[in-house]
Amino acid sequence: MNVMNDSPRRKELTRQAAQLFVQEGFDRTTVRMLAQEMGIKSGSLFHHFRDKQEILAAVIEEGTQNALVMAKAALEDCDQSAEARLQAMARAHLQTLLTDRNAHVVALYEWRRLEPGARDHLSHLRDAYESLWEQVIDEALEAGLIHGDRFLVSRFVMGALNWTVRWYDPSGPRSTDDLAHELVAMITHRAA
Amino acid sequence: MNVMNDSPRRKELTRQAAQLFVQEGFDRTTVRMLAQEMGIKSGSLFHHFRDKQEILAAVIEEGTQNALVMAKAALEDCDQSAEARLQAMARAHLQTLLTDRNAHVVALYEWRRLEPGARDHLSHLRDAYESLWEQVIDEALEAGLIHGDRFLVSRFVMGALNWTVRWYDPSGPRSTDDLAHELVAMITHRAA
DNA sequence: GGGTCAACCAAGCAAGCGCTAGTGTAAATC
DNA sequence: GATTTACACTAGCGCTTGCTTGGTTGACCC
Repeated sequence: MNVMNDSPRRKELTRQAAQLFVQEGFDRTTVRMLAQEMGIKSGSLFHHFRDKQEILAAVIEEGTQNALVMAKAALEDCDQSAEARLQAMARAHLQTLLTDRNAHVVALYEWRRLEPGARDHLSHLRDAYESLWEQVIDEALEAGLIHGDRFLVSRFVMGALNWTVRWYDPSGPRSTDDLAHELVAMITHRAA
Repeated sequence: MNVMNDSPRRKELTRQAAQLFVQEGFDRTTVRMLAQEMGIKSGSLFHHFRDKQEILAAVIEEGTQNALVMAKAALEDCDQSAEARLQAMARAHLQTLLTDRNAHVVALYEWRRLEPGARDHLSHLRDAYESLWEQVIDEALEAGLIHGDRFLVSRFVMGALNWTVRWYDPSGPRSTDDLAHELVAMITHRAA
């Protein structure tokens, strides 16, 4: 029970943990499995993390933080039209879902395994990300690009995007850009 | 290790198991917790189910079967227009997500905990349900009601609908009919 | 060249896990 | 009235779990 910093070593261990959590699920991943994957013994693991819970929290935090950073960058880099911003958000979301796939799958599937304390902290991060989305959806509504209830539309869009982790095959014929384009086309009433 | 029938007793036990699986997750739900919830001792549980796995499979089968039945009924009862059929499917999906909420949440979150044998069997059920969707999406495409890639559109729609289990509040102001209506409006290019 | 410190290890504890074996019992069946 | 069946019980086996303890190692610092 020594440190809880974010050393590069810890970052790397977190990345490896994420992969195991995806493969096996959080509860089925034992500290011994984690240690073996990391090339250390199970006891040594608790030098880097207070307990197993903290590893889960670290994985999810890493993924969510990256998503937030990428989304902000995408919005700054793109054209200011409502459609371009909508597309940029969708593209960024799908890209981060791909590059940090393990962390995001864990966040989606194992969120409820978080203890209340960690959940509170990470909720704020997630809310920050989702409010970015609602903002862009608002702009699209005001621009008349899409219609409907702001709350429902943003939930439907998030659902469609997050569901992709269950079926999207990066080695298949469709790029994440294709998906983003098609999704925006579907809700903005233009031909694909 | 006696029977694996589908007696009413077993149905009731399955329903109770579903609730615990949602609350705690499959792996964290112990056979002792299940037994207590059912009002019996842990040993007695194995008179009704071969093992813990079989309880999970029973929960998921129950939910998926109901979804299939409800979807078929909805399609038979509704108007034959592409839009009406699309709406009927969305409404049926949301209703079954609500009435069999526990079973569906388990199916969504714990699918990967199924052993290969059970997974194979249940995959067929799920495929049958999804092919209903693709059929209705096809009709909507042919009718010019929606545009885009058949595969992508059906995945996006399923994602938007399934995601509702994470945020939909049945005691809130919106009915499942509202949701179905809004979703269809969103993708068919009409005002809500 | 003694002190510091992050990183790791070996060994194991207490608790909890899924599941089994063997038995009791009341109702249904012959 | 004997037998079977369905359902429940008690007791516990063999194993795994998350985590702790006490100690070692090697790189860096002054």
